[in-house]
Amino acid sequence: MKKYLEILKKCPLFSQIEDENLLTMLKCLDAKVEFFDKKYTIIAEGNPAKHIGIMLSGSAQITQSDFYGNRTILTTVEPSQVFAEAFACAQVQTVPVAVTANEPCEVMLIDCANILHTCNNNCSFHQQLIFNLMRNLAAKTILIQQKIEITSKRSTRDKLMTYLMLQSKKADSNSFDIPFNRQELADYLEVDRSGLSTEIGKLCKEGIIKSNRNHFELI
Amino acid sequence: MKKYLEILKKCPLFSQIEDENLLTMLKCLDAKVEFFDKKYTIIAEGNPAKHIGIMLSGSAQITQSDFYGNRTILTTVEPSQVFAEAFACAQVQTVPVAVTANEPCEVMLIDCANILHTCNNNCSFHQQLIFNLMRNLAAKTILIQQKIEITSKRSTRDKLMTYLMLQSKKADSNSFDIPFNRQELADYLEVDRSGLSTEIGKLCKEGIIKSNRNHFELI
DNA sequence: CTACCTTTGTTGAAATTTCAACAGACTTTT
DNA sequence: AAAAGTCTGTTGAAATTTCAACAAAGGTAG
Repeated sequence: MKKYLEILKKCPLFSQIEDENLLTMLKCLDAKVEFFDKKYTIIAEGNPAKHIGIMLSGSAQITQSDFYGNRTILTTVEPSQVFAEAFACAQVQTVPVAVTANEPCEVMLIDCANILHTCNNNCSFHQQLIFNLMRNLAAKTILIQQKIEITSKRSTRDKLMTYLMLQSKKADSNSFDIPFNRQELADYLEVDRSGLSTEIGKLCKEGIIKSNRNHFELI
Repeated sequence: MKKYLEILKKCPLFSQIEDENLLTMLKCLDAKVEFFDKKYTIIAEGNPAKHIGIMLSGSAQITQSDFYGNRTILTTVEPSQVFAEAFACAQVQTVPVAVTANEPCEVMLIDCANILHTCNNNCSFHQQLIFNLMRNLAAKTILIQQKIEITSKRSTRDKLMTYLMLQSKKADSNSFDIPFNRQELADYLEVDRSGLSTEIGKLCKEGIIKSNRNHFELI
């Protein structure tokens, strides 16, 4: 576990917990590390939720697919980020999303019950852990609402611009990369890929943005 | 406070907490009750989030509006339900939503800091309260994802049918009322009102649903 | 370096959604 | 009970989005 310490220290779940306590706690929580190759399923749709995931390396996407194969990308998961915590906390019996590796990944899995029920050892930092989990859940809720802010726009152009402005703000720069290719961006924005490409072309011609593949610049 | 006991007992925030403890706790939490008339703003967009709300009577809507006046309804709030907890827990400085009374309301407001920081009295049920809050947050996250499941459908018809099927499931009956009028339903589904009316008309003619104002029946 | 595969941009036609405007039904107020 | 206001369904035109198909560009594997 020691080699993951730097990543884990950045994980919001473990903020305010000292290094040595962290390692003890991981043992106490029975944390496991698993590997997934690109495109492999980390959590499958339809299964019960038991584990909270923490991305150690690589990245993944959380997607929702319907009957017709339309899918929407809910979020991407980057190293140090927590995922599936809402389903695990709420003890959902049928997870409505799939988590898929975007590239080769290392993932830490922790049984949620071990977090919620304070352990026999009654470790003091367990309280802090629960507290952190709550903050993280709250933040996640807000992040999802941000997606609604974007996709509730009625036109492809408005959705795209809203998304790009939020990304620019996040990167704190007019020039930034996005974690999606075209099809993925279309799935995130809930629009047609070709229409999205067309709209990007128009915005470039109008001199509002510059774009090259997944690099964008607001002007 | 005593007159609200029946409503509060149904509130997920207070599950597993006995009546007498509940009343003590509300005092300890410095819970306040406020009244709002129809259309009044309970929480205004852009303000910092401090309080968690609990609906005691009446109902409210949580909405997000953009620059052009397009709005989307995130959820409705019914008696015993908690609202604004995500923003309060995450200590958001600028709430991106507005909470508006749908009819005359009584609302309980509790400073979130009083919940998160266990009190001086160190009451045992405070731990349970925090635990409940977390479960509630998790459930809320899932509820918001359900809205995404609905609105990510590409056509008005699919959005409407997905919504109606979820409502039917929730009501555990083919015949049910929805908490929206036409304009509100359109705002929730993120579609045009007239187009929605047209689509409802078609579905009725095709014998797939029956509809009268806010009452629906799936066939 | 070539062949193959994936991603991106483009296009036109078809389908859908939005918009604006209005009439009738329903509610609320006076 | 009338008047005023709100909500709902309809309509046609305009705008937009989706769909399917293809070519060009970029990447990968042998």
